[in-house]
Amino acid sequence: MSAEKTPIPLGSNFIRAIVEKDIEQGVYSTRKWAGTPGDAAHHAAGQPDPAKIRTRFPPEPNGYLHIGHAKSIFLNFGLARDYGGVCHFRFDDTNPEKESQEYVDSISDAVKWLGFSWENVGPEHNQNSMYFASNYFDLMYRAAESLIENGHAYVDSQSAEEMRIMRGTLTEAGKNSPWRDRTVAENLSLFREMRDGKHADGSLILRSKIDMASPNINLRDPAIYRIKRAHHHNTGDKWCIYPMYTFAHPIEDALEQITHSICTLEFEDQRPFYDWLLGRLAEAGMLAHPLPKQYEFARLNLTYVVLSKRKLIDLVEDNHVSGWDDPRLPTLAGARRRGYVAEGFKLFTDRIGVSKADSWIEYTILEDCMREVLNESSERRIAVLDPIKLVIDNYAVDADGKSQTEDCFAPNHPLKPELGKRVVPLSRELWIEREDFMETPSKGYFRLVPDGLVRLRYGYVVKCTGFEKDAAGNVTTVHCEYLPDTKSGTPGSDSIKVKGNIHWVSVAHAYETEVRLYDRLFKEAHPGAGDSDYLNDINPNSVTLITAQLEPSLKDVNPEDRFQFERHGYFVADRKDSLAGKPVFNRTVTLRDAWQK
RNA sequence: UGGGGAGUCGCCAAGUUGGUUAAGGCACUGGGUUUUGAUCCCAGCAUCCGAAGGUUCGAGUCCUUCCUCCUCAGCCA
Repeated sequence: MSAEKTPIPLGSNFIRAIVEKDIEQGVYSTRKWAGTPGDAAHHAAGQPDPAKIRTRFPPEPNGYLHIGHAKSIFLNFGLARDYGGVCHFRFDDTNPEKESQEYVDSISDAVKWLGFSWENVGPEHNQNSMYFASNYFDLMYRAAESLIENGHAYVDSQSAEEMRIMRGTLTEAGKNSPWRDRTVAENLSLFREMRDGKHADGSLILRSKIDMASPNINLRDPAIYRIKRAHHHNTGDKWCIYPMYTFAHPIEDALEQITHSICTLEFEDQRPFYDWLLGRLAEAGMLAHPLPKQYEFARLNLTYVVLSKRKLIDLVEDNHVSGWDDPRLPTLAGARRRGYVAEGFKLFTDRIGVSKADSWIEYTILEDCMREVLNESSERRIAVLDPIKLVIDNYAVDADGKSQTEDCFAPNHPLKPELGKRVVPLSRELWIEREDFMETPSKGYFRLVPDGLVRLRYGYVVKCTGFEKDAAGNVTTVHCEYLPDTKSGTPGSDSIKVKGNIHWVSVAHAYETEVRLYDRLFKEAHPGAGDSDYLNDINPNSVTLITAQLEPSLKDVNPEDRFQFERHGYFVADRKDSLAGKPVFNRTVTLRDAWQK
């Protein structure tokens, strides 16, 4: 039909290429799935896996999710969705000291908020895909014994400090531990004693037995099981030994029949161990081929924010922000309160792509994505954020001197006439923006100026007749006269053409409330760049609290309702601080403004 | 200085086994529409792919050397 080249699909990246190739070659087509995680025997008794691929999103429940996690979530859940697979939502909870149910809950909330679920998923919509690494402690323990039995692991009596010294350096080989050649029987009995609580924390440790001279330090007999008497949020006090990430993660993937285990670049050096471990366990018959494979991509770096867990904790604990859900924070809880939307994050992740190159994404990309979906989805409303009074001196008053009121009609969405119009009342005294009037206009300014004409949006064209200032010289009131034939929507509305078009709210009808104007938390694109302290780069004006005058319809909205305040930006009714009939608003993001540039 | 990665337009990022004019998005610039200086629409925007050599009829894609950046020495994940 046409000779055009085939278009490159949106979101094409090296991981999708790998998945497509694997599916095409049937690499994972022989896998079986017993319906629940388990070892080789467990799955061998199951059915051919209806899921073409299995990916996983494995957060440790020791903190709040942030924008970087959103990239991983959309990647892993997106892959599963696009290729007929399942994404396992798995808590990597192998270190009880740092983890808690609070984090399990907040992480679950965030994932759900982004639009993903773990109930009734999979090709047959009957799977619950939320898992906990801690549910595999028995199997992991068995795997450790299997390693010992086959001479691939030993119990070391060295202290952590001694181990560090013996490990060597980046350029020097390490030395074998004096305990490296304990017999299988001795190792087994010692390991069982560890499990049974016969030894103090830190006194003994199980290590894999690989190569202390390996150029890859991760292969110099890495620790795989440590003694740690700590209460676990899921297993309670059942265990006093816990597996290390290095050991636990590959096994978790294998037990869950994961096909593509996708993580960030810093785990690249870990991959040889991942493959080594799974290889040994497969030899021992505990796992079956094909084994899961690990792939790495570059983690997200965003300008003007910090995403490291440590820094986020500092910001919260040192009260630089109000909490984990502070709207200025890049946490998903914060983004949600700020008014950011899940579809915006989806757009964002599609737009930034996935690769192995370290990169810094400009924060405006994220803002643009939010603008793009909010423009489409948000109804328009009118809000005056920095009010001065406009008096229409020739506007009709009743016999008692009170202003008359008339209805103006404002479309709820200019791109969607089917959403209808709403009434906004007009009267003699209005609130307008301070910046919409200039006594001596700068070049190119086309709003209200002395003797000038401007349209009151959805109302009349008015002519400025004068203004008043206070003692400090600030304009407090502008006077004008309206042109009766020019009302919007009437035949004469176009009789006079004006370029300026300003919004307004009737003083007598306005809903006065608090509005928080958020700006970026950091004033530098790369907070803490070089050796500087990132806290020094905090923007002292990241939030401005104002009292704004809003159109009356805004009084009765629900928490998390989102609107575009015309000519200002997108705002959301705060989900925490809004009371019934008394919402307060957060500015999500401003509109683009070609004039201020 | 050992190992493992990465370097394509200001910011991201496609570029199958080398094949002839280096996708796309964001940003930017110019123009149009518009009762939001918003949205939308149109046009422009890398003779060049970290650098230098080489192989080839032909290289971002192959070879050599070099440069820069990231990452690994937790009983964290």
